[in-house]
Amino acid sequence: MEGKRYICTAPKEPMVFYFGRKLTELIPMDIEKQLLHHISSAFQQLFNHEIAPDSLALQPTRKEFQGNYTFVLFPFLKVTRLSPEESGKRIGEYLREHAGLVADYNVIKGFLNLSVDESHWIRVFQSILANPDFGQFAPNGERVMVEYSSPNTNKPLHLGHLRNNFLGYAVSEILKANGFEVIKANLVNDRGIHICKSMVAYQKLANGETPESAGLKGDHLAGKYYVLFDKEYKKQIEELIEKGMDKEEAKKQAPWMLEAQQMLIEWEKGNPEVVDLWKTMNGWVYEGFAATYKTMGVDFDKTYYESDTYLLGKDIVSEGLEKGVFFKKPNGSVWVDLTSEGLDEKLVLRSDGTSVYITQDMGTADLKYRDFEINRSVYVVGNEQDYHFDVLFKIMRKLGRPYGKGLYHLSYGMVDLPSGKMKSREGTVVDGDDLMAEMVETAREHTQELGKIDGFSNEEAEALYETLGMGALKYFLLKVDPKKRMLFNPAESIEFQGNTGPFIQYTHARISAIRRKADQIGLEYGPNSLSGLNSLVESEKNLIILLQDYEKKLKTAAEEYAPSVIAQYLFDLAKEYNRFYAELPIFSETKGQIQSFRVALSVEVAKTIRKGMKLLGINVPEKM
RNA sequence: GGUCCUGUAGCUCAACUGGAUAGAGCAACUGCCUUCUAAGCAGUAGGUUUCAGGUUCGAGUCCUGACAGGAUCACCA
Repeated sequence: MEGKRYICTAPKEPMVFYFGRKLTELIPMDIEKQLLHHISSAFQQLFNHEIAPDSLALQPTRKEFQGNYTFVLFPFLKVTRLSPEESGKRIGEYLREHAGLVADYNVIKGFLNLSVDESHWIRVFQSILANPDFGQFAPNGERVMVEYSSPNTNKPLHLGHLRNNFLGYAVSEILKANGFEVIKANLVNDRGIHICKSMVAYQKLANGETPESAGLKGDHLAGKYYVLFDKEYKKQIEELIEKGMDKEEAKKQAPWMLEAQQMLIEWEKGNPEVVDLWKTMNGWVYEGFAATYKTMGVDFDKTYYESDTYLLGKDIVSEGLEKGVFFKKPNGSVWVDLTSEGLDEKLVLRSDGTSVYITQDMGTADLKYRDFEINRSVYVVGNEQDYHFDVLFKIMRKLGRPYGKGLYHLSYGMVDLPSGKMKSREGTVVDGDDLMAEMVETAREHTQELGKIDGFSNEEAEALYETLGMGALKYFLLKVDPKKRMLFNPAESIEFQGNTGPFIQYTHARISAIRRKADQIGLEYGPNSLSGLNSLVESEKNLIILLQDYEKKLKTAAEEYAPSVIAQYLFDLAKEYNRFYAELPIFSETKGQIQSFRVALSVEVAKTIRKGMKLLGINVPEKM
């Protein structure tokens, strides 16, 4: 079933689905679709011109003009053969007469502005209230794997990883809300030369140090030795250069590098001593990661380890050779030629028959499909690997994989510091654990300064600091379009005011206070308490329109794999709500019906904020 | 050097996929707490959308070419 199907000529047919929902249920909901349907009819009736509602579009009317939706006339003047003004008048008049929901219109230059009757907005709101599934699409039968995080076990997670993890988690949740079945996967890079580097340095320098004895989390302990390796390695290179060795040669001949390489060979052979050390150190690292993931609030349904998967893919190389997708060079190495697709020739197997990075990624792609029969596979990986995934996906498609079309690289930009790129080896990184702890600490100071924790127990207060600090951090990283690189200045702390997580959380807490009061005085605010309501003020109407937009934004966020769409939307919603809050009274309002409506509207805004923030992995407090 | 990405207010980001006078937040300035939480609201100021051409009724958005920043182009991962 195609997602965009909309049959305007037969709204009686009950079995037509739209976003997995019966069309008939939509009638009060999707005003935009209804308007387009009527505009299509207008073209038919007035100008004898067939045009499908699908090929028409409305846009929100700009604030400075009267109206809710605007229809741009310029593209249709050839059809109407009238001036823009006259065309707009004819269509507007037709709509006012035939489409019950159009209360008024005006034409300015080539723009037809339509005002929707207030009673329709009230009905839209009622249908949102009455719909328990609002913001959750029905299952669409598609299964998607989102791979994210994918850490190396030789160092702790840094700020760049935080962006990766928050993005991967949020995209997964957004896809779920869109009706996908989602499998969150983590591919842990637990083997290879860089892991051996930490191990060599540990063997040489640690004297049996453990996380307990060092008072360090396991991942930080491994990271410490990774940095120590690099220090010693650089020293050794310099010594060799002083003795007259060429720089490139020195890099290869430095004693510790030779040891690391030897250790990798021993590891692959299964040397018990090496494997023991590897298991011990990785075990420490996993304990550290588990703690970090817990603080981050992310989780996984499936964890793959490269130590299990690194040999995969060689059979695909033979398959590719048979199919003529790959070719062999005289030295025995195997290549793929992608020059016809604008890329280069790319190695897929070394001349000694060992795998390269892309070999195992081919194997893992198949493995994921065998394990879960996924329709789509999303890789949340930084944009430095754009080329790699371009090649990988082209190869899998050439090989005719059924999931080939569903492969997607969610490529996100680096997080830069004012000093430039972060480098683990040189210690110029913003550590993830440190940053999260600092955020919570800042939230504590800020909250105490504002004196906002009267009546909180110790535990409640601590939970609030965590909610706010993590909310500020996650929102900061998620509000930006994923593909853009972003700057983080450690000297300026992340804000708690304006377009921030805490601003949205605050809006939720404010509404919670209203709901508590309404419950306390026994005010009804369910769908049935709204009958007889017949007029709205501007901020009320704006809020209803925004609430209605939620599902549209949800869909866009999934199509673009962009949590920023949700973040931006939630800010707009919170902003509009705060305007409403400042302008309009609730409990001092004399008409009980208006009281009920305003509470109901507030509560629905809070619910939407909660839902949306949850997609971003952000909690919202009842009080702050 | 080839390829790809990015360039919007002093700073951080939007702009519904080609539509009206390019919008928010931060920072600056001015108001608003005796009424539901001021982590808020209202207002002032801030722009040749890097530059130059082109496409058309109409361009921040599309095409070409500069300029600037970044990534990548390993028998590394």
